[in-house]
Amino acid sequence: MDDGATRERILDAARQVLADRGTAGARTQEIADTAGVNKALIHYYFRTKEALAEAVFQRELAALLQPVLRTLGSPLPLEEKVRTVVGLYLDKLSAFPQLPGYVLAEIHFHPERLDDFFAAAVGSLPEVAMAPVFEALRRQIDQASASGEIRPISPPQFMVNLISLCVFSFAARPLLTRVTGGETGFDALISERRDTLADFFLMGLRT
Amino acid sequence: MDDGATRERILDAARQVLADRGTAGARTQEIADTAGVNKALIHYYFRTKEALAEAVFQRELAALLQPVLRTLGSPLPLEEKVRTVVGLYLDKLSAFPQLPGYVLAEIHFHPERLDDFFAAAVGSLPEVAMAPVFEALRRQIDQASASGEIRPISPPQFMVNLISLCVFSFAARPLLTRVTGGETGFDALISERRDTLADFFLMGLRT
DNA sequence: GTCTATATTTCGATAGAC
DNA sequence: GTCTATCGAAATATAGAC
Repeated sequence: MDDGATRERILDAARQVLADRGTAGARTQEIADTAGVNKALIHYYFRTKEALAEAVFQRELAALLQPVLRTLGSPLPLEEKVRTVVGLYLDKLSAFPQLPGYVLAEIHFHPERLDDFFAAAVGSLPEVAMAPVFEALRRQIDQASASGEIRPISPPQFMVNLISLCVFSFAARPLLTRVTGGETGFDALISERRDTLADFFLMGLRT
Repeated sequence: MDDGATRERILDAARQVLADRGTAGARTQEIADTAGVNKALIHYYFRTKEALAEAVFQRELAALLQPVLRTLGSPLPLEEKVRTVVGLYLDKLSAFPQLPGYVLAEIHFHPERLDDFFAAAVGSLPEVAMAPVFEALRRQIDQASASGEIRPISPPQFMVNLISLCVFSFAARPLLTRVTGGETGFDALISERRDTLADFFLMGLRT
């Protein structure tokens, strides 16, 4: 058929199937069917299922981390960073709610892929890659806490708290769906979070 | 060998292997080796790998939820509930840090198991099971917000925020381990959270 | 209850035609 | 580049002796 387009179709199909079943649970046959191509073609483009799964994982993890790291490392005021990150996450994840469950599962079951990820997508050790973001936050936090606006908090704790509050509810979606009485209940929960999360977080920093 | 003890040995071994590899990735051979028994015995006690995986999952999810639900539904003051839950989680998860990654993955890839879980372990619909906990929180939150201590917040948001802050960092442990420069860095992160999380959360509720 | 040996199925991967 | 057909390797599950 094409010129890179088939490869993309396979990647998209793989993303869908892998997000629902994980690397170990996914069947190349199902990926092929979803992509509308033959099984053999998958091995033509990606040598093994594992290689395909790794390619998809790198892509999705990058899509999940990059906007947030960019925002937190930017020159925006601290409060705006928080509001931006909350908005970014809730929008992105509402559009693809399986993403956290899938990415966390892959991180958990295939942690070695993280090493390739940082080497390839970032080009350095993870600690080094994070350094500028931590630096930017450190400066703003020091300043805001010196003036008594907030309590001191380490940049990693700041990030972990913020990301936890945004991402966890999606990772636990199947559970929350049931506890809140169905998909509608879950959507309502998320929509409420959209309005309250940033304030909750920012208040949590206060002195 | 025994009278229930072998069954327990298999369950323990399965827990270990399943937590590391998930249902789809786990091999009955590895579970048998870990338990020190033969593969066939696993099928003698649990008919299929799936049935074994489900038994383990029910167990671990219950262990994860019950203490927290009991605490939040108890007559303790709100602030003490929060401090107790933070302590419970960080202790339990420090002792078995793979637990959140495993449980969330199983919830994600096998959501139908949740229906059996609520039917069996709780004996009712999830919404019904949660009702008394939500009720207890609702009363305390109403009271505290009427007296101006805190802002109003719905019990589900309260719970999701609290659990997110406790659990997420463990689910993302392989990533955080790398970002914080190794296991030592991760342990330090968690130990810092032990001292700061409850205050952060309680401050977040403030008006 | 526990084992050894084996049947059976599923699935990733390859060969080879077009 | 894409397909059909097939191989070969796991891996689950069972039969049957002890």
